[in-house]
Amino acid sequence: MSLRFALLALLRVGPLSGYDLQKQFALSVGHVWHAPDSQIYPELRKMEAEGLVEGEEQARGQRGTRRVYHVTDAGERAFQEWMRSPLEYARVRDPAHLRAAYLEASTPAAAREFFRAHIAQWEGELAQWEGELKRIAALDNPMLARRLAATPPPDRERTVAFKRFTYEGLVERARGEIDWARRGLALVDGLEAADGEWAGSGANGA
Amino acid sequence: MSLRFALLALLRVGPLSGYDLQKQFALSVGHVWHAPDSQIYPELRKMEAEGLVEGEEQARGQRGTRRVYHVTDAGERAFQEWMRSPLEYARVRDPAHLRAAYLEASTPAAAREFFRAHIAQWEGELAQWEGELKRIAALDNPMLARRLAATPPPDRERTVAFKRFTYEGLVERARGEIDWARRGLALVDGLEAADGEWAGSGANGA
DNA sequence: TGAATTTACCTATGTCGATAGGGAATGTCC
DNA sequence: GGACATTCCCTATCGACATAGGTAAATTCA
Repeated sequence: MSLRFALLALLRVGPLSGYDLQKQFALSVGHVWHAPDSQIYPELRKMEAEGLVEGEEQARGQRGTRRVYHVTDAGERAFQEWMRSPLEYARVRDPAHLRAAYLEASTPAAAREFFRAHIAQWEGELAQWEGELKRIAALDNPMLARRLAATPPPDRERTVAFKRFTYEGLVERARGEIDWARRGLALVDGLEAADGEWAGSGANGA
Repeated sequence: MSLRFALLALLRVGPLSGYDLQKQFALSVGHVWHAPDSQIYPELRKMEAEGLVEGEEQARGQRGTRRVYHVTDAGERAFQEWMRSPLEYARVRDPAHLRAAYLEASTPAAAREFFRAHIAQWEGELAQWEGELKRIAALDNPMLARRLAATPPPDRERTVAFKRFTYEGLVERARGEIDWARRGLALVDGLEAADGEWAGSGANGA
């Protein structure tokens, strides 16, 4: 359900072809709401059928076409209503915490590998979000620039502020996960120092 | 796919009926991997068909029955293999950050309500996980006690340590979300102080 | 003893999402 | 001009999940 609002968020700035929309999606809104193109196109068609967006065929080259979508009044109202509605929280399904809770069933080596991989995963995320923050600070992000160009000057600071705030949140999240996994590595060290290498296979321990 | 490993994690401790399993699931593993009973029962049947668990019908009262499941050797091997395999990270779909990125389209009042609701949501989670940590410290959690009873003494500290560590991670996560939302409230205050009340309806600002 | 609750388990329906493709037209480069 | 890349868009298949129920038997409680 939230995919449509993610798409509306991006389309409100101005009309875009399906392809440009999904390209820009991946580089902006897609950082907080992932969707592959195979999901975006059918969703756009659905939204069109429901009157939230309108698509117009445009010529491309001699015989090609593309479809350019814009948000309708109904679409704008739906977006505003969503912004005011209570958020729907997904139920937790956290593979890392699931595994961490049962690491006594593993070995120190496998546990360390798990934490190292977790750190690597979230260091990748951290680097990405820090890069985005730099681009925001430099106003060097094409999607944000496009958005600011379509925004009256009094609103620009606010637009930038909320975008910045969001990425700061992603940075903090990534840092939290890295810290947690580092503490996990320390825990494995401590347990191994106390007990020696353990092998957790078998339901009742080694 | 991870539901089966969550179920195996719990079942490795000892055989359980389907009903007891889903009850205990909700109070333990379900904190990191949610699944309703309507999902658990079919999954157990599937796992049985694949040889990961075995179920035995037992009499219950005069005419009733229940099915008690235990992990097979193949199931144990599958669990161990999963513990060693690279974790599969779900793609991000974060409704709160999605909305936060576009709060300039909202009003200060609605933005504050959003952050307050977010704080309330995560304060609920925080209270729950802190409660679990207290129960772990007091060894007052029936599932953990059952698990420790089935665990050789040298392994008990380790079992408790990883469980504690996992809930500490959940606590930190909750705190991070609350802090973020508090900073969001401060941001709204600051923007309102600078610009006065804004109304973000309309794609190009008020 | 009968009503209410719990134990025990299940199905149906639909949505959302993953993944592995695919085709056609246009544009770029050697 | 042909090979390759990009633009533009799409489908099929399947698994995971949400939700709204449902039935039957046993147990509990007033």
